[in-house]
Amino acid sequence: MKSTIPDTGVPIAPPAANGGDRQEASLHGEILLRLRDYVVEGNIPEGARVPERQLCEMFGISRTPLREALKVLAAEGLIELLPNRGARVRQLGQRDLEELFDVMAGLESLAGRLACETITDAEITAIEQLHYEMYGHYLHRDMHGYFQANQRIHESIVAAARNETLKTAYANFAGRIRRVRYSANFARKRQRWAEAMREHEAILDALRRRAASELSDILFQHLRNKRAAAIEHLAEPEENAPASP
Amino acid sequence: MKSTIPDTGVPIAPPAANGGDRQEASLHGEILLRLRDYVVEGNIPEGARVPERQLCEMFGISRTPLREALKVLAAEGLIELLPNRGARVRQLGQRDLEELFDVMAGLESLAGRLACETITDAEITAIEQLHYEMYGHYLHRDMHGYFQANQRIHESIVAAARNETLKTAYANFAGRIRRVRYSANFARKRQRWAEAMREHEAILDALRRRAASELSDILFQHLRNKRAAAIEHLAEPEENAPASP
DNA sequence: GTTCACTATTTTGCATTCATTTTTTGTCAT
DNA sequence: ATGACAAAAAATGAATGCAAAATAGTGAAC
Repeated sequence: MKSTIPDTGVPIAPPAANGGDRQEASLHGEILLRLRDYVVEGNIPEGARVPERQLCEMFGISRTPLREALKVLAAEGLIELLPNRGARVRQLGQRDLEELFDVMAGLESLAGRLACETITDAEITAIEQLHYEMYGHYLHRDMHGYFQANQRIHESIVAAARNETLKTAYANFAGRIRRVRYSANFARKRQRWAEAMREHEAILDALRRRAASELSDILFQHLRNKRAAAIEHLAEPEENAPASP
Repeated sequence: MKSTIPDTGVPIAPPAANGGDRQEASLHGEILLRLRDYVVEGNIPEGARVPERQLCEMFGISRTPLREALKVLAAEGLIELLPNRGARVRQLGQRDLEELFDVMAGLESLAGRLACETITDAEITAIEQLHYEMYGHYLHRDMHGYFQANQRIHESIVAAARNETLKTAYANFAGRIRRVRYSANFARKRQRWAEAMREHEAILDALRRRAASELSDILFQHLRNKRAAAIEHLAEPEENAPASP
């Protein structure tokens, strides 16, 4: 086994030739989007080198636009550049995750604060709707549905902040921990699940009252709890984990 | 007059061949640092095209590493890429500034919250020291000194948060509005100056008590007030501004 | 004198090429 | 077999080359 990328047998196989029907004017832009997804989706193992040549063949492009995309991804913190040694997928240690979760907490906290200033009743109703939907998934133990509804609620709050800069930054950080968030299916812990539901109710309550700083506190604490659950999960990786060394 | 870059007469004149004695392994990395400074310092007028060829000559490199740096700066939001038309320095409208200030407010608010968890008495003392220094500049009407002390205080709070990710993000956003911050020497308004001093005292007070959410609120409001002053200043640009149209 | 059309020049985006550095492979001695 | 060393292969980083697009320049028509 040589390649770090799973070889499908087909030499040239773009993972999403234009799946999301998003169209970028420049080749560089398109490659950036596709490569980011490719990395975020975990197609290259953590800490592994990013094989330029192989990716070029896969995308059917030359190295120039790919390398430009790599530089951007490095600036975003998704990969890291080693001098004369190419790029490797950034390995997130526990400390990195703690930091990232805290920054996310700060951004969501800010989003809530700003949302209180301009959110409409209709928007709140929409979020309530999502909340009930999420509650349904909770009752049915549908973790995937729960997760999605949960994510949409948080995205709605960010959207209600009406700050494109914030939205972009939020998306950026969310991308960095996306992989971990999925793997950290903390939902197995029923207690945390119920707790999260209660917290979400508090969020909605504060939002209805437009209590900016209160909502800010609640959101921060909510994310902090998520962080604790995710980190805790990381510590005891899997049920059937063999003793390491 | 053809060039958008002020021609010093000397054709090849690197602005900082290695001024900050920072050394990057890759040419790309060095160019990124130098070009970022070059743009942030306002050497290219807002909205003007970024002249690749000229910059290449100036830095004495080929277009490849320069273009890589341009892609990164675009991702950072400092410049924007036009399809088949190169890059231009991003023009910040009033709305952009409001958004940026709010995000900065959120990050500082977060920094304060986190700082309360781990800040040492010694660190608080150091910030108090800066505060007194700033107060001295205030009394002497030394705007430049005041500004610097002020900035160092905010940086100290961010540092006390012990979160490298936050620190990096903060520096990134700070860079985007750096130019505007300088030009917006709101300090001419004595009233705002005095107000800022009072706010800083409240910040120190909350910090001493490790009152996390209170400090978070104060910092947010403090930045909001700064934002108001900066925007207000933008509206009435200069004392001797000729009628525009 | 202004406006439009057409050509020439420049600029941009990407591919290709080249010099180094790193990594792998191969050989030989221990 | 194992390790050290040397050569070969591959990769990286940056420069150069080339086709397409955009801009500037020129002149004719109104």
